[in-house]
Amino acid sequence: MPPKFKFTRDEITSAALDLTRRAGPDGLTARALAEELGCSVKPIFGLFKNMEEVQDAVLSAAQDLYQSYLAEDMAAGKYPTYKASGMGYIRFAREEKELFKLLFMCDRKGEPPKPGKEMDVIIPLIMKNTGLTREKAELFHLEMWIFVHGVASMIATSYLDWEMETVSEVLTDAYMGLRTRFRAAEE
Amino acid sequence: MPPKFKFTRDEITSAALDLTRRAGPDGLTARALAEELGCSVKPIFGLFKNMEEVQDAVLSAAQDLYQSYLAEDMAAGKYPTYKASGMGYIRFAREEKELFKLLFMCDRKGEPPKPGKEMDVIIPLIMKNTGLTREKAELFHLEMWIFVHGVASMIATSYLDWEMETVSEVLTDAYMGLRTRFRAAEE
DNA sequence: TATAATAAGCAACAAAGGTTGCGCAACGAT
DNA sequence: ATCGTTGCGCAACCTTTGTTGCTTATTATA
Repeated sequence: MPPKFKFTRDEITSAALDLTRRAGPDGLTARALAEELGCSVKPIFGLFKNMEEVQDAVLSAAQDLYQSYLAEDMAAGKYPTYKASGMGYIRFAREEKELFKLLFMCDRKGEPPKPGKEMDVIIPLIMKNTGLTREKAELFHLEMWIFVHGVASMIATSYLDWEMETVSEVLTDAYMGLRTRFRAAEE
Repeated sequence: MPPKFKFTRDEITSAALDLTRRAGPDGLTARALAEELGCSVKPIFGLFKNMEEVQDAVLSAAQDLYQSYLAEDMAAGKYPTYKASGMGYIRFAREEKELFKLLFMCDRKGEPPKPGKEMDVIIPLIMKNTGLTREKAELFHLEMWIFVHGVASMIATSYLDWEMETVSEVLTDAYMGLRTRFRAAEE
């Protein structure tokens, strides 16, 4: 009996994501989103309790998109698995600056940004690649991740403007350098 | 003949800086600043053209404060000069999270965050420390700076919560690792 | 001490953004 | 084809924030 909804939750979320992409989180206002959709603000508040819920949906969609970046680089086989996770992270930062900032450059308490794969997959991989003990491998990973995050965040804020080829070379420097350093520390 | 000003430009700037420290850039509103000073908004607009000018003053004051962090760590002699610049950057990020974000985690075009010392002081220093050519030393510095910025930004956003002692150890890992890597590349 | 010049306080105005009430229109069941 | 339900557009309301006009208070000087 009631009229159909003009939009689905997903359509609205998608438009909100696009808006965030282009104008950042501050650009995501009820009125701007309505204009993006070509409607009034009512359909939005019909499907979402409030704008905060829309922002949450955007966050979630951005995370999904990030996972797709990771998955793509992991599947491409262009780089070793471990490196691919870093390259995916950085490629996401490069191509989706606003979303990267939203996901990985906001205040969080105690959860360092990580690639999709959980620690219990990553750490054994590093142990295998480098021959380090678990404890050493964890520190190695953290230090590598600091470097990767450094590159990504500097690209996302336009401090750097690098091709992925350059990124790859620099990541190799960091990886090889740290690996040698950690091996030397084992005596 | 006219009444005295109730505040100086510096007093207002200082209050604005404190406000930004505590509440971030969004916390710096005309009314909040007035309350901080214990007056109406008028004195602010008497000494500043508008809030944008206040924000500029805060930015400038934050930069001065950052320079003092750098200078202190450089002068302390606890670390070698080059390392001290990185430690100062990170210490600033640790103790002044909001100001660090304001200065070094905003969109800028093409100017990577740097310590106070100019390139023409830093690069020769690295060449001396490492024996690298100028070109290599510049890349070395950039990669080190990426790492330093990674640590600093992760601390500023509370992804990490490290003592400076830990920071020091991790910086050494990165430095020694990269130095070895760059030397090896020279054959 | 009176005065000119103007800083400060108060309150108002405008703009932006979130949210909602009102009335109309759409749509499936009858 | 009609009806009941309810989504939608419009416009309004409220809050926050930047900014400014009006009036009063202040202060160096005549």
